[in-house]
Amino acid sequence: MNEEEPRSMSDELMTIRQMCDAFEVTPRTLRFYEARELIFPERRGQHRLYDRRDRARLTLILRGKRFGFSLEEIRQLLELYEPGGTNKAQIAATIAVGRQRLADMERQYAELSEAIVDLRAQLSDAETRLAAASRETITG
Amino acid sequence: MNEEEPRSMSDELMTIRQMCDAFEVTPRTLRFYEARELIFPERRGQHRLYDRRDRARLTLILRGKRFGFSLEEIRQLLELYEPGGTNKAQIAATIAVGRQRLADMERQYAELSEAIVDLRAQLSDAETRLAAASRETITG
DNA sequence: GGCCAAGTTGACGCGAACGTAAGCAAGACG
DNA sequence: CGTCTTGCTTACGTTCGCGTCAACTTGGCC
Repeated sequence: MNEEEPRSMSDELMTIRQMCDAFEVTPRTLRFYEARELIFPERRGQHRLYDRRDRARLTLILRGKRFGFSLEEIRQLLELYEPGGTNKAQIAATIAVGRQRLADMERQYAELSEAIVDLRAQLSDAETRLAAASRETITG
Repeated sequence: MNEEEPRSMSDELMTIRQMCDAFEVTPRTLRFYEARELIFPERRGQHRLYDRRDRARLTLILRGKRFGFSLEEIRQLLELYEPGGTNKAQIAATIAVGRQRLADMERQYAELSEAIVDLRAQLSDAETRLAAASRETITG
């Protein structure tokens, strides 16, 4: 019997395979992130089961990676996205990490803006050269 | 005799050491980039000498790295920044690569913008929690 | 000539982030 | 019952971007 549990559909638990399909990662990757303590799926018996929280974290992990952060940097940042501890010192530390990442990202944002302008200019030049080369081919 | 060549000062040739100091990289890094054909310093006898062109390329290399591009991707992109070949097909290919990188960067730019907004919100929440925790410490 | 500093070429090593492969368990199915 | 699929663990392999080390040459200086 293939139980098509109606439940909340987009909510609740997913198997590792469903996760891999949804996020375009391999099982190896998910287990690796778990070993590095970036996600904490339940264990129904032997198998892993991923809930909404795990999916949210994975989304943030993949995003962080695209910005060039290491898994360790991402792990620290993830604490900011969880209620986590009510400990004062720990909250403060997490905030400090978050501010650092924010500063990194803002710098990257500004630099990216510049680089895009540069690249557009170079592309425009190259397109001009291409047009010139084409004219020479035609008329020459 | 230590020739303090007046020349153009900011112009012309630099040794590998001067390059390392200027760009905060190691000699190993510069030789590695050369082996990967990202820069092409002259060889005065045995030693390498880097000119303005090499410095410009190195600047672009380091920038590209910060955006998460591989050295190979950067190498291809660098062709766009050089007059290079007058060959029509090659110019077109270089433009295609450039457009791809530009698209990557524009996507990254947009996503970074989102991520910054998210992160700011999380930081703000955490700061609120910290303030609450502080009040409890004081009054409780 | 002797020596040091700077530079060069291999060659091997390393950490991050997985890939890959081997071997085992456990439920589903005919 | 056997087999298939899914997933698990363990462990070794791989790529990228360099670091590190050894051994050699070269030029300057006394």
